[in-house]
Amino acid sequence: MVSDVKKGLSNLCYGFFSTLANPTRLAIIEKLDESPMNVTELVDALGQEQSMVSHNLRPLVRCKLVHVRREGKHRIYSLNHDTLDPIVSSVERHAEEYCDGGAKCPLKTKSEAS
Amino acid sequence: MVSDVKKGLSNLCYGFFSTLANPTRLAIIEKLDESPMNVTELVDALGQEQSMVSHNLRPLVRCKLVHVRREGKHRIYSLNHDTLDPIVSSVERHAEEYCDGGAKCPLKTKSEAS
DNA sequence: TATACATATGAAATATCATTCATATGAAGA
DNA sequence: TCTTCATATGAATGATATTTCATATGTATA
Repeated sequence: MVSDVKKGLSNLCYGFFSTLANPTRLAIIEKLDESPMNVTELVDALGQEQSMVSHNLRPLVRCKLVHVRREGKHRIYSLNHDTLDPIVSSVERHAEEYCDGGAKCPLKTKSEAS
Repeated sequence: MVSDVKKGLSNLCYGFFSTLANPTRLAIIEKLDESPMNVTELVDALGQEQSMVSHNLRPLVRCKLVHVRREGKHRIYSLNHDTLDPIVSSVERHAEEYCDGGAKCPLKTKSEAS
């Protein structure tokens, strides 16, 4: 018999990884890694539609990968470094060790399908 | 200007997380976490079609999240614990700390949409 | 080399997700 | 309260990914 913790693992991870498995959301994360920003700043920084940014922020917040606070008219989004930093490091280490630093990675985002 | 390492981050992560963002593949990972197995054993353990298991093993191997070795007629698949253990731990910790252990997680797999 | 078992692959059908466009909500100040 | 700026939301479209089914490849052994 599988423990409840174990049983739920797949589910937990599914939501988590699905949220991260998207180029727009990863771009948002990269920007927020530099500093907290409001939606308009993200729109400018990414050159994306406002509604697209908002739509993609939602799952990030829902999964608590990104935090929000209100400041007047603005909503300031900021990264959950606590969770994301170690995970990103793990992925980088994996790429170094197993994927030639990513050079050989066959899964590319549209933007870099060079 | 963003460094090349940084620049490639999104891409790296995209392939990585896409590979993990799938219920079937996560189920495979859970099984392989117990012990290495061949395809037939996975098929039995998961109650899935053989071709489905094979199709889903491919991206896992391509991303080096799972290793294969041949043994006679069989192919033995095994987990890359090196990479996956710390990442799974991070996700668990995140769930504990931010998502009430996953109880409140709104993203569910079909199989657990209770 | 014929057969059986193990696994992989291609293409079509389906399901799921992302993006866009139009519009709604909310907050602040004149 | 009217207007403007900031952000969110819904519904439709378009794009991708997953699953299935049929079949191919590979390996061992009689």
